[in-house]
Amino acid sequence: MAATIRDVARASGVHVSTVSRTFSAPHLVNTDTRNRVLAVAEDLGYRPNRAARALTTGRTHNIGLIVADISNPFFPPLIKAAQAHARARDYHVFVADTDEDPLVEEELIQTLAKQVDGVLLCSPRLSNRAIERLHADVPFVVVNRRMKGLPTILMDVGEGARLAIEHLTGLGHRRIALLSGPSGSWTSGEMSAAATAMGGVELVILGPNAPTERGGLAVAAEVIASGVTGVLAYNDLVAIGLIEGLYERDVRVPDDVSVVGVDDIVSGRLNRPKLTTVAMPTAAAGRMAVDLLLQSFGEGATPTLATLDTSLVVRESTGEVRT
Amino acid sequence: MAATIRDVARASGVHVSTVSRTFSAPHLVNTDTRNRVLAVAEDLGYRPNRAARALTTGRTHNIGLIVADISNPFFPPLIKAAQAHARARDYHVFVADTDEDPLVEEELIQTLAKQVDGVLLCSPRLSNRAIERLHADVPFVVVNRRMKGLPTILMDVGEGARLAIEHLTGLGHRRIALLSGPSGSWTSGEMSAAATAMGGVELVILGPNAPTERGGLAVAAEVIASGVTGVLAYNDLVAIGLIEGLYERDVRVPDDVSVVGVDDIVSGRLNRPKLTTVAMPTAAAGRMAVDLLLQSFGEGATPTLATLDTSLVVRESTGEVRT
DNA sequence: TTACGAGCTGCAACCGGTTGCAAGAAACAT
DNA sequence: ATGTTTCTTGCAACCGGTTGCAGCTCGTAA
Repeated sequence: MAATIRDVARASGVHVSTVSRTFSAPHLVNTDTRNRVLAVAEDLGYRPNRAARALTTGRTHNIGLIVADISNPFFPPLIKAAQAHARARDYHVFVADTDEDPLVEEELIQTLAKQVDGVLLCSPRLSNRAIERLHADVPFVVVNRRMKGLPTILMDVGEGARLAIEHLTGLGHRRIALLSGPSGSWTSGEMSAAATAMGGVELVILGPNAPTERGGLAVAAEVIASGVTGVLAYNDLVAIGLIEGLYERDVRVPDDVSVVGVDDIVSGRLNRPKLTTVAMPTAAAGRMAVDLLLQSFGEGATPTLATLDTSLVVRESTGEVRT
Repeated sequence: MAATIRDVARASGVHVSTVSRTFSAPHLVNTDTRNRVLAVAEDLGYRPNRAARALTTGRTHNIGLIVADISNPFFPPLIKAAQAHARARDYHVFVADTDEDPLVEEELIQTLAKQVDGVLLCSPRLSNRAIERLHADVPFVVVNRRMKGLPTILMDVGEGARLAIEHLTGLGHRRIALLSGPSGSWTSGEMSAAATAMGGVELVILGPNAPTERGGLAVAAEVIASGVTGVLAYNDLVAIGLIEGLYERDVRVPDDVSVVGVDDIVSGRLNRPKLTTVAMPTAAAGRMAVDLLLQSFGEGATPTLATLDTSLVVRESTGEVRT
């Protein structure tokens, strides 16, 4: 059995409370005593039980991070950044995957609620009202979804969509398809809104599509049928799948159709043609999400909205429209 | 504040122990009483506090899953499978990423130790002795590393390497490079061992390489200099990076050099040329890891070794050697 | 000398559950 | 009528820590 605080107390001849304070409020205990306790603790291999501590303090020093799909390369950089940032602040991050299922998402949140101090909700698929309801159980920071009253981190994908479409029109494309994402996705709505608000272009919205290569593959025929010369995909995976689907039908990118993705995932930089895409500041978002959450534990309840800039990275999957 | 067991007890006029049993041993409480308690609990929005329960039972019903790098597409299918499998058994999975750093790995294990019932160690970078030492703190199941005395799941990557090399020699390749992985990796050692044991082929081992696209990209020049016509890469990411690096130097795949990867990740199926690769049963490994861990909680301590078969998937990145 | 404050430590209640034990009630057998 | 069993419930200790309060010791100012 692992050593407990009482074992240490017994072995070092002090009361348990002194041992407790040695770890949680060192300045309250005499230097000699503290050193003796520490030595004994070291000797016994004692490590404080965080779960037990959480019971009385109400602070677990854990934070939950919920994503729709770990397989989506968009998330790992965010996760890694959040994890590293949190560890530096003596917090640990538990990651969970909802499989794009709102029910699983809700269940996960409820289970996590008691075991973490707060939850980072990344690209949630739950409805706003569901999120508000669950918010009674545990503090949230929401990433990629506009929620008033909650600390929120947005990446300006609307601006990204505008940049992408301007890039396409600049190349002479007049008829452009927008491949939308899952129906619960804020990002998708934002892209559509920004795109439809733009003039000087015929917009065809195709979707919703699964946010995966498979989704892109599946919509390829429809894209061809729609007669567009430019495409803005919901994300890079969809773009990659689409390019593959087009290729299978002998439609070349960028010769016949130009494709822009969103996220700037690594494999988009290595696929051929290299993907023109809207880069998202995912690592920054992960760090900021942790900061906002920790900050929200403090006194002044400050629901904040942080908007991070996106940018267009032009590579090889877009070109001038064929005349 | 969230409702506790005592709130429910008070509101339904029974003792806390009855409420407790209503949830943890329903058959011990009278049907009428149980229904009343359940109704009140529902009404108050009561949900048992798993951390508190863990304190007395010693069972958290959580399991930890440690991977070297979530960005590596090899892991997500394993993670998702483990997560789904565990949830069906009323366990939750906490995922953590070590960033390929043994020190972080050790620290994570120690933090996790008290908060989970067991840990799934996937492709660990720690030494065997370190793992054995930590095993005193928490039960393990090890994936992709041979550890005696611990439940272990291996994927037969040695066999996979043999298949790959036979495939290459079958195409006429006589001089083949093996791109090894990180130095702590069991998989890498296994591949080398299997490859060097084979006759009829000149083997050049290059590495260690980072198990990423970047690693493949970086070793491209060396591959060219080595004068091989066939390459077996540590994994698909390395293979993809290598192909890109070769391409940048005007060496074509499979025309000039044939490349085989390992893992069969999704983007290998969509890159061009589509990757010939050794498919790993990752989802099965995830499920089996969970099973073994839960099983190890039971009585009969049965360290088990499960070996899963791998298979070669031939696609477009390999071809006959040019005469 | 006395009073006071600071520094340190112990006491005991508490966090939210679980569980062995015992006791009362009802059902059943003798 | 009495002895047994089976159900059901309450009691209270316990899991591993934390923390407000009180008491002790000592230094120092009055």
